[in-house]
Amino acid sequence: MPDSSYIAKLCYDKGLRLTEQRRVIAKVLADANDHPDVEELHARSAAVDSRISIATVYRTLRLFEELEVVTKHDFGDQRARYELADSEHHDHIIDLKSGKVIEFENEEIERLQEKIVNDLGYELVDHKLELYVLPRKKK
Amino acid sequence: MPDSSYIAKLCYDKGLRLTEQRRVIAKVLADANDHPDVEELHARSAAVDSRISIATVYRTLRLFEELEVVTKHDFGDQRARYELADSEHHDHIIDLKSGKVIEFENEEIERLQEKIVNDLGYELVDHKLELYVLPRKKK
DNA sequence: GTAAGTGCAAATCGTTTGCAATTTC
DNA sequence: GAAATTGCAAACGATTTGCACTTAC
Repeated sequence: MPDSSYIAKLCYDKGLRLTEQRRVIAKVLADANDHPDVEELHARSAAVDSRISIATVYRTLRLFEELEVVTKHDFGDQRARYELADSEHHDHIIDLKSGKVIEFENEEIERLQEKIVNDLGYELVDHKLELYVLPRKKK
Repeated sequence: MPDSSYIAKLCYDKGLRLTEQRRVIAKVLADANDHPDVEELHARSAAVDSRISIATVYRTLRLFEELEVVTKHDFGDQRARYELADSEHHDHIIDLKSGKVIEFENEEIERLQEKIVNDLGYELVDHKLELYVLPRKKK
């Protein structure tokens, strides 16, 4: 999982400038353990440095996405949500009641996915699995 | 799988008026075997009756979605795509090269999904599984 | 005839962009 | 000092909505 200093190195390697804004946004992302949307990321960043505009947050997120240091999600509400890219792909359970998002991995499902597309002559390059759930009522 | 006459009956049952526009849009949906976006649905509908506005297409799709006769998808491009609701849930393989969408079902994956959320005390109310693929190169 | 449904154009929401001003290197 | 990056506000694309007009019942 990339951290702020990893991002700094990446910027350097790519000839990108390590601005105050990028540093702050990287740290905000590294500190988050939820899946904030852009407005929330802007709020958290602006709390550290009020000069950061939302346009820069959008631009920086797009940049980080291209560098593959963040992953963009769409959980059915309109706006995009972000998290630091994980080396292992993981999927999400969305609790429709509380809005809480739980991460999980399941090797067997991954294996089945590979098999399905391979049998059709394809190569799996990405996948998205989201389970929308509600708390189970006891009887 | 609902067809036009089923939709007519549903409108009747719910006290909704069966307008020319709804009739046309229902037929366009029933005739489609792809996953058209709103603009495309509007184009197909307007070809039948040019009086149909895009606002009505949006309103009708929202209505049909509430009635559970259509399913709305988001395949990673921006706009929403629609298809008639199927009684069996199915998932999608998206060929990133051609944009083609292939439907599939896999009982074993469904079973694993149920198990995952049950073990966490949840009930699965919906899920989304999308496999993004590219044609496999031979070696 | 009346309430539901429509078309139109304006509004909204999330996101992107042109440009002049500001930084980082 | 030059090129990259920023902030601002305007532009954008998909979708929604207010309102006067139309239509199904």
